Amino acid sequence: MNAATPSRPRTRRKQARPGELLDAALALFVEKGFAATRVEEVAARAGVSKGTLFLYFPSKEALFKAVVRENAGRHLADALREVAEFTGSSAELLRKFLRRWWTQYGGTPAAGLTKLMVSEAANFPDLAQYYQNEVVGPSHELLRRVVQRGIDRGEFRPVPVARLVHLVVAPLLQMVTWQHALGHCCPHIQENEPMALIELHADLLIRGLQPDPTP
Amino acid sequence: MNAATPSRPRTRRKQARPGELLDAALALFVEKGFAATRVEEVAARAGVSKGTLFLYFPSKEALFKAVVRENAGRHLADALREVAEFTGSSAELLRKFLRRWWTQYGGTPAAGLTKLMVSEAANFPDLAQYYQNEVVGPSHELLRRVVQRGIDRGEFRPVPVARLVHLVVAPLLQMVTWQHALGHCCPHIQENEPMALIELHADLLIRGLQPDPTP
Amino acid sequence: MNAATPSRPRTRRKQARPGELLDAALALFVEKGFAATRVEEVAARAGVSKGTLFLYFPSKEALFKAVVRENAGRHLADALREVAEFTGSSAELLRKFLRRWWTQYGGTPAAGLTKLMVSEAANFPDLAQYYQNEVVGPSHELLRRVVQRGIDRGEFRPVPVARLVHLVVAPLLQMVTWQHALGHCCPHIQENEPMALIELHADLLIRGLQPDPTP
Amino acid sequence: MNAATPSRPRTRRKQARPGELLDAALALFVEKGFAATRVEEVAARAGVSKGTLFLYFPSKEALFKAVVRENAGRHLADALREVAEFTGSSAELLRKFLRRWWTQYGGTPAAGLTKLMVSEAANFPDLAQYYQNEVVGPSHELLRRVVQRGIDRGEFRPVPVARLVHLVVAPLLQMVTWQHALGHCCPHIQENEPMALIELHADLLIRGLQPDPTP
DNA sequence: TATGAATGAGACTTCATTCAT
DNA sequence: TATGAATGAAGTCTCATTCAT
Repeated sequence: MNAATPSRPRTRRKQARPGELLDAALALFVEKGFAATRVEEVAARAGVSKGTLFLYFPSKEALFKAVVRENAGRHLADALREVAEFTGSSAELLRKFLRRWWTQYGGTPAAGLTKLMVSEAANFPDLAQYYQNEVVGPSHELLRRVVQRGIDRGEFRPVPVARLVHLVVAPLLQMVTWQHALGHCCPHIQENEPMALIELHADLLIRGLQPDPTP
Repeated sequence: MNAATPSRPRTRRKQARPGELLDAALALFVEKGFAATRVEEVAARAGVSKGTLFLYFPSKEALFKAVVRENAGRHLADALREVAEFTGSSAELLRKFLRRWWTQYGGTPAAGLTKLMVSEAANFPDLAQYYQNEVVGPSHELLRRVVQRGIDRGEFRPVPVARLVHLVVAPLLQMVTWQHALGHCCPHIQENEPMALIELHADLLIRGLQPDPTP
Repeated sequence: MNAATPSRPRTRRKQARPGELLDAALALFVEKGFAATRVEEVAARAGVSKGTLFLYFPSKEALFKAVVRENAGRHLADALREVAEFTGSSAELLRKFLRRWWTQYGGTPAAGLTKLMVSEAANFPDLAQYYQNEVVGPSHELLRRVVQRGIDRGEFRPVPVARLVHLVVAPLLQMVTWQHALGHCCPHIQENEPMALIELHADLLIRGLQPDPTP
Repeated sequence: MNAATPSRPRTRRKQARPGELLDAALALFVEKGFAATRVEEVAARAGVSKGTLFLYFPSKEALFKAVVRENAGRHLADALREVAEFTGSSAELLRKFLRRWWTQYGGTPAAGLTKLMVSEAANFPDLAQYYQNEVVGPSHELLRRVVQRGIDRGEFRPVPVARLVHLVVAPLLQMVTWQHALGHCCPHIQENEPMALIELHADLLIRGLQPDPTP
């Protein structure tokens, strides 16, 4: 059989290590915060020893930055394309955006990044800026386009778009933030199944954006 | 003589120590997190020495718990009473609730507690439970009553009340959370003046809760 | 009795600590080298704990630099003055210089610095430069003046002065260097009592510098 | 055919490994000291990997000892023979000894050993003893014979021979020690060309050893 | 033989906590 | 009470050494 040369395990590990370490680090940094997480824990969760971590990342801080840069904005490109290609009503576009936000980001481990930035932004100002530039800025821009499209097409009533965007994202971010923050000790907090909450949010938003009936 | 009236500064000073320490600790824990805050910084900000802090709080962890217990739910009693006494329309009640949330809590230093719980809940499960019992639970209960009142009176369309409450509070919590987290490095994040955002939120909510016109 | 206020011991220690640590560090760095000396050893020799050392010096490297700067060139000022004030023959001046070099420097703990610079100069180039500027340069300059004085006054035959100075200092430096390096294991190396060696060195030098008899 | 003559590079390569490692180790130990030199650096300088070094030397310490034993006293045998065979004047013998010391030892990489022993003797007492027995002892013995020959033949005045020997070697050792220690940062330290210094040293010594003119 | 990924003991450094003053 | 010098447990990081390939 072809049990041969499956790219020798030692080498395969070498390739896989950074990713495994980043995954472990993301989970622990999200759960306990940067300062309260010991590098040895990260290494152990990735199945290696303390020293091995330092073969791949020169310091704990470098590991943290890699975690952020690795996970920030990874899912944004797809969203941009999908929105650009959408042809239906703006209400449906908005609903679609909210749904896919959960399946593509909110429900994935990467969503921990949201809580992580809340917790650590003040201690890593350059990362906060990076996050702002790479994630927050583009996301808001995208949503502004969605809402503006609805207004332009007469599907939504006129509203201050930039401000509205905050109201659109708030429940999404709040959901993942609290899930990662209080999910462990107070599990009931989000037995409120996320998708149901998102559907309700979409309903409310769309109703709230209906143009006033012209008499 | 007037040697009495100015309430002897020295004595008052002593009485005030724990409070000053709690204020300093709140600010620093919110800004940098529990682990990254040094007790010496807290003491310095309160204008005392490191040793003095330990005269009032037996440990850093005890200080942290005191900060949380001191600030959690302090403004809730008033809100409960006001809502109970309110006699106008439910839309107005909801709007009033949102406005007073900002003036009584969101705009005060105590609002840092929201960010603090997000950051540290996982490391202090008993505090998270306390916060859940004393703050989250009662707040949601209060809001459920407000919404249910509207539904009962035919002012709001029927919605899943518990779920809706999450959508009501999300923008509020998100606002203070991000303000404390990213406010320093990305100030524009909340140049979106809070009250304007809250008014928009109230508008959207109330419109979104309008009963369907019965034909 | 006046057993009172003798500048409270705690305070006195505070003042004395840096000096005690520097002495301990000098001895250990000289004996084992910078890298092989553990800060805990230095602290222990100074009678304090590891942590205390870091109250006075921010890092091991800073401690090392302080050791060098504290001990470098401290005894040079006196020598400069004495030489300037000397009025006898140049042979006696040279002899006096060599003798006092031992009593003022070579026989003191500070002489360990000579071996320390030999061992660590390559690892601390800025310190080596400092040592060169503050110690080596001025010492050679001083000796050049001594020898030149002898030549100018016809007491010494003409020689390349700068080069000669190396021959004057070599036995002195070699003596302390080997004493600190091999003294422990091979004590016989310098049972050759230093002063006797210095006297012989002076004799040989002075004889070697006699002007040729003019026929 | 000539497939044989070029002494198969691969095999020779293998044979040469330990020697290349010893050369690399000597250079690095001299430059940075034992503790501050990383075995990986030694391996890299010798053109092999870290693991390979451990095929030839069981530990870093063993490598160090091999470096010392390999370089200590290698050039002594020749000197012994030359001195024994010499038939000219003792002044010329002394001068010849000093000159050949530089060409055979002081000017070669092996001279780094002198600085190495100064730096590390205290950490490796058995090596210090070995060095004492194999290098210092025999060298001094050899020089004592040279000087004693001069005294016996009436060419030198009587002096304490053992003590004088220290004065003979001091400038030589000092020269190589400082060259290896401070040569990098303060290059001017030995722009004083070594041979010129040695000639001056020989002159001074021989003059200093002239017998007093018998009146 | 040769490699270099992995290990873990050990070093430097920080900081919550203690305690003599 | 208040101080701040001192402590030492605990964390980050280094590097000699091992071992699967």
